[in-house]
Amino acid sequence: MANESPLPEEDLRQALELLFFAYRGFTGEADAILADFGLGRAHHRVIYFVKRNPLLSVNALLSILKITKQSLSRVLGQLVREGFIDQKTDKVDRRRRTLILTDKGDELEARLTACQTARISRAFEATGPDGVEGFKKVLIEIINEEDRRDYTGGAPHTG
Amino acid sequence: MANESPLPEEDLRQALELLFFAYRGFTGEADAILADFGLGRAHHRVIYFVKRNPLLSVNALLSILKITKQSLSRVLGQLVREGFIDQKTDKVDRRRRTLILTDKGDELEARLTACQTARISRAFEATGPDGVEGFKKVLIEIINEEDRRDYTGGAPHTG
DNA sequence: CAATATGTGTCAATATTACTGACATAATTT
DNA sequence: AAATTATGTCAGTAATATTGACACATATTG
Repeated sequence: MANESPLPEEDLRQALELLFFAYRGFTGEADAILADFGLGRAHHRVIYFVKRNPLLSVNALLSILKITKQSLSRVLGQLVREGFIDQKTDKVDRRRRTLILTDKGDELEARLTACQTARISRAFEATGPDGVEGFKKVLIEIINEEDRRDYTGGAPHTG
Repeated sequence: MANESPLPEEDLRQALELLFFAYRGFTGEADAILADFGLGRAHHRVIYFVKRNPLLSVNALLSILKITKQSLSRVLGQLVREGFIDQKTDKVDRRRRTLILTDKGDELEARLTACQTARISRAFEATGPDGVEGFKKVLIEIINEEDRRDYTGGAPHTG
């Protein structure tokens, strides 16, 4: 009767904690940069997904972020006013506003992403390719099915 | 000159997105349960770490959560008033209040953790033990050094 | 013992991110 | 023409967090 060590529940609890601390850690540095611009994490998410999905519509962005349009409005409005994002009327459907980063927005995005990917990169190097595969596989399984489409695992959004 | 595929940056961006969607997914279900009790994610964090570190002091909890004591006060106060957490004066240092879950608190914690660990457990099973090792290793590397002490990777807090 | 430091709690004011509900406008589709 | 879609905006509210100030009890140090 060999006792499993550690117990499954202990293992799973450790995984919960890993996610909590890792998420907090990897958002912290970017938050500090954003604060210098008077922006918060919500702005980062918008900038990030607009970078990833150029010419994204407002609705498509809402469906990725899963927030209300009133919440997005404040954040997106500020980013447009302050010149991080350009909003243009879509050519084929003139109700739509397509979103794209300005040069200024692109620069900020690059800086924010650089600091986060540096952290991930160090972790990947310390772990090795097999571990990285496991990391990705587990996270993909954790993600809600509906969200897997939004995860840009190879295929960017079409609009 | 074989081209790496996918490019490192693309790989790293995918990892950022995985963390974002996974974190959002795995907090969502617990948030829904908490809402039934008029509680939020902040209450969950307190309940969770008190469960993990029985007889934790308020200061120790603050240093794990890295929030201000004014923020904790509202959350912890509510949990004590509503009977989820017991606060007792420490025997050796009577300035300290030690925190411990009541039966009611323990029951809620079990329910919240069960729904989160179920998700993780499914992901672990779908991935297999080697992948799980990689998952853990990468996350540990992502975590700030200061936070690694708070991650209960085997050793619970002592006070 | 007196002074200082520590642990906790609380008051007040503010910020960020989010929510619901209601309504307006423009453009597209039926 | 009517209905639907995409977007925007106004008003009110909530949860989570912040900073700063202060009070009090207890412990430690000189």
